Amino acid sequence: MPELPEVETVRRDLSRRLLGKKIKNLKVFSDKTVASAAAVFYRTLKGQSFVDFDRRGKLLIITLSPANLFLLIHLKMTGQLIYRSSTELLAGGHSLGESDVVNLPNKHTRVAFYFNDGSQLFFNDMRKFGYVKLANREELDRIIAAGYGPEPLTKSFTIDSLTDKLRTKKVNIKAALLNQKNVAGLGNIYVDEVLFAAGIRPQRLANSLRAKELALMYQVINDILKKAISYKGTTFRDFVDTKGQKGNFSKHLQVYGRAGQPCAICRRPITKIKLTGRGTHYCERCQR
DNA sequence: AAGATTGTTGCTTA
DNA sequence: TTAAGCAACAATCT
Repeated sequence: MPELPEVETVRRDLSRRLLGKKIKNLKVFSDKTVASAAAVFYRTLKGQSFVDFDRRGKLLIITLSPANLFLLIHLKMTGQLIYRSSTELLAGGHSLGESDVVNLPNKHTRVAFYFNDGSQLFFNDMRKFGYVKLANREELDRIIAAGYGPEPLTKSFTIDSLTDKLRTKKVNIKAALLNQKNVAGLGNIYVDEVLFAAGIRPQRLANSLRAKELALMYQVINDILKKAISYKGTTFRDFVDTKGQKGNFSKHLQVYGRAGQPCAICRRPITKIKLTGRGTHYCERCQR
């Protein structure tokens, strides 16, 4: 599941490989994936260049020039952005590591971009939850204001901002951290990891956390996200970077996907329950 | 073969 | 008016 570290990994990859490239052509395979009519999408994007790559929570924001528009990309659960340079294409894909993304476009390709220098970018999404849509500055600002709280690893995210958001909330802390308006970018995997590292039970009500717990939780949110980015994210099922490579943080997960396996601290088996409709992993002994 | 998988939206309920 | 809860979506795997 692409969460903040995975989307940041993709953002950095794209920025390194696609900066300044001009769209020569594109193809929409799934109308549902692009919010506007495919014809409008095509007309608007053709001839535009990618001049900046930004991210807000799990939302990827590409600045288009000269249109002064933005391409918003959300990977949701199974979205992937796979890049092919012209030299890789000439090599027939044999130099590429992961196998099932060698032949592109494939049946999961929803949008393909073809650039002036011969390179290509594919938006693949098995489950069609993700989207690629156009927005102007006003629409982008509205989307961010309505849905995204403080951004971890930036100045907007502080102990005070986190405390402010959580102190009145009568939902469990897991649901509160999943809510993008309280803190942007955490999903099911990192919320479980954060709560384990902070020693807090996912069932605890958000408004019951003490100042000390909030401070520790704030610290581990930053630490875990930073570390996960340095490992190019977590691949649990589908996530790959723009070269089709899996993320390496998976081996560092302490609780997510480890039900029944021994806790790294006390060796008791990790518990798995359903909370707010989501699979939730924690240690009965180490998390209070 | 039913149930689990999850990010987000939008509807319903309190 | 606001917050909380939850179904719905999509396609695949176990």
